[in-house]
Amino acid sequence: MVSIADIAAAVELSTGTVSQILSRRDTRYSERTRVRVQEAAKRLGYRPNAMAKALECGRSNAVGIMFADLVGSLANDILTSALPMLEAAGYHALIGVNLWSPEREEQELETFLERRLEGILALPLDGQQAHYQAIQQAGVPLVFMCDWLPGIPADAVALDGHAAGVTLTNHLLAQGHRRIALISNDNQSEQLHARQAGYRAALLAAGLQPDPTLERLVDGADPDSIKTLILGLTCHPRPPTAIVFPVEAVAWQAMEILCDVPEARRPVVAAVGGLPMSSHRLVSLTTVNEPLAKIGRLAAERLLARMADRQRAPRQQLLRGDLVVRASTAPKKPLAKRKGGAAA
Amino acid sequence: MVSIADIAAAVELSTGTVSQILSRRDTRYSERTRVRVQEAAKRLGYRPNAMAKALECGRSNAVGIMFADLVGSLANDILTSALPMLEAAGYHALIGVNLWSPEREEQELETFLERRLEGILALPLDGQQAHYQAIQQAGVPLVFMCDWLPGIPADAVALDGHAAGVTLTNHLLAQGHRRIALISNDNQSEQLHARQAGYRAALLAAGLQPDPTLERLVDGADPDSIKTLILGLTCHPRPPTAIVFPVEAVAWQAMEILCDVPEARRPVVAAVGGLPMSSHRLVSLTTVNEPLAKIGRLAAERLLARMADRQRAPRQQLLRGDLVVRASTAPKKPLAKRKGGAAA
DNA sequence: TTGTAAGCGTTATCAA
DNA sequence: TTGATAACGCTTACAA
Repeated sequence: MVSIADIAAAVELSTGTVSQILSRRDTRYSERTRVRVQEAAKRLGYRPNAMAKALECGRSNAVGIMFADLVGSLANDILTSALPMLEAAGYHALIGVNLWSPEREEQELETFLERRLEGILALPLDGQQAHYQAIQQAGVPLVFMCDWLPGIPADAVALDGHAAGVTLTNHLLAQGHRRIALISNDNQSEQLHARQAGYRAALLAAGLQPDPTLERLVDGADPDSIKTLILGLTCHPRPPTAIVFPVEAVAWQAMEILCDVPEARRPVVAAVGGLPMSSHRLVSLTTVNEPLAKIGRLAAERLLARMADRQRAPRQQLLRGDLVVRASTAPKKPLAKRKGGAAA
Repeated sequence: MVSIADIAAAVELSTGTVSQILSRRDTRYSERTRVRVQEAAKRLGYRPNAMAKALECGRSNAVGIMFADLVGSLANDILTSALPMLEAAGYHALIGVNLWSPEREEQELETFLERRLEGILALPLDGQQAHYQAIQQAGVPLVFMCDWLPGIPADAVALDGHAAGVTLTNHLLAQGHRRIALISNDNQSEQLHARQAGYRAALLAAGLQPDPTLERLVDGADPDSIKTLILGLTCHPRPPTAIVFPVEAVAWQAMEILCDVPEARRPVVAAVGGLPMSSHRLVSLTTVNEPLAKIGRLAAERLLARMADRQRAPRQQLLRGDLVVRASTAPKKPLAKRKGGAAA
């Protein structure tokens, strides 16, 4: 690989001169020399060695962004808004994927540190505080997106999960539903807990006592778990007429299973999420949308702010998600005549 | 950030000694010294500087993987199989995303080069040969995934698009369809051309003359283009009874539009792809599945092989995709009584 | 068993 | 307007 020394040799100048001309737009060299150097660089296919530069300058000009997976459009939506901000500030972004493996998450974060990234945006795996403690101990600015870890004093930008749970549940209540179940997965994240808490709060606010038999978790290890759960609910002595799903993907699975349930006994469904599949006409799932583009943008801003001033007190920023009512909660046949109106 | 010199100072040894102990598992130091160094490293939170190491060793131990976007599960499926292979070989993978922007693609590849990545896996944007020419001029091993660029002599691992087009079309022919349309997007990629060519070949092989009025491209710039196209086809003097979609996402859009077409005049649809959404019961789109996991694995293997031996002649490896018949092509009411049987 | 010193590709400082 | 030289953090001969 051609180095600055090769160019220096080619044009018979010192490496210092070549470096100056190539990196900074310095006018203090003669036009002739500048052109000669530029041309030699182009001719030889010179490309600066990012590692040498970072080593010398003491900064990598890069930040890391960590995702659990790249399924759906979540990572894409976040990156689409975050990357331009980071780049405008002169940072390159390294994308890390942990594939839901805590070991992999730790390893990826470790390489972030070894590469001396100057800041990290992360969608954390629940329960892995130790990994992020290491980040903070290393003094690297950290901003959580979409979720956060209790006990880690980092900035966070996320959906207001509690409000989302409330909104979704209120929507169903407004449609006249009184037996509203909730099915989540066994992920212990703060964000999911908030969504679930919102569901309970809305029930209580409506004067309904949350029924623990209607609040269920799918067992991630058992692929049949969701089927068992759903069918179990439809056979419930007092079956639910609606189900809230804090996790959109679980709702999609449920909708498949509900195809086999007679319409009369089929609960309506609604979820927190907002990925494109839910808006597809054949799916038409009512959702409260996680504002991913906004999360990406704000998280990037926040990270840049923190890199500029490391003393700021970390702050959690919770964003409201919009309710999008779709066919999955459209009243097909009039339910019990209580509060007919369509919800906001 | 704590460096090897800090540790050396802390334990009152030379940096050379510390480096030896910390990097290679060298037994030639006294147990006592080794432990002291290890402990100091841990206590001080030492993390090797990846850039300094790479600089010194002359190799980055990293490869780059370039995607257009992170939508759907394509990138995830590929990474899930490719990452473990690359890591087993001692390489860290940097993920690049160009968000369908040629400028961004170029810039990302440029940073791959500046970071001295030792190999590159890429899902190339069509028409951007120049970017990849630069990679090859720089002598960096390159393997294309899912698609390839004409004129760039690189390895490639992809779906056999021609075979996929044939399979899909034959399936429809076997169901008795004779007027089979094709709707693709205006992407000029080799892979899409192959799929389209397969469609034509199958028609010809069945003794049917491809009808140019049934072969249409959606205009990516016009969001209504697909609707116009689909509705146009249903009003065709001799309307198609089936449509082949080389691009799965276009099929999904079409299915939404077809909801409004009376069932009698509604063509059946099938696509090349295989993302999870197509297998959802509410969508149930017949597909030929792109074997992404296999592509990721083989591409990683191929890249490693090429890094080991740069002289190998580049080779294109085309993989067969499995046909998965779903409701979208299930014969609802018996069509014209020609060749009833379900296809393989 | 440990220390010294050169060098990886850059940039920055200062002298020429 | 240019050229030395040191330094960034690390590895690796080689010397002690």
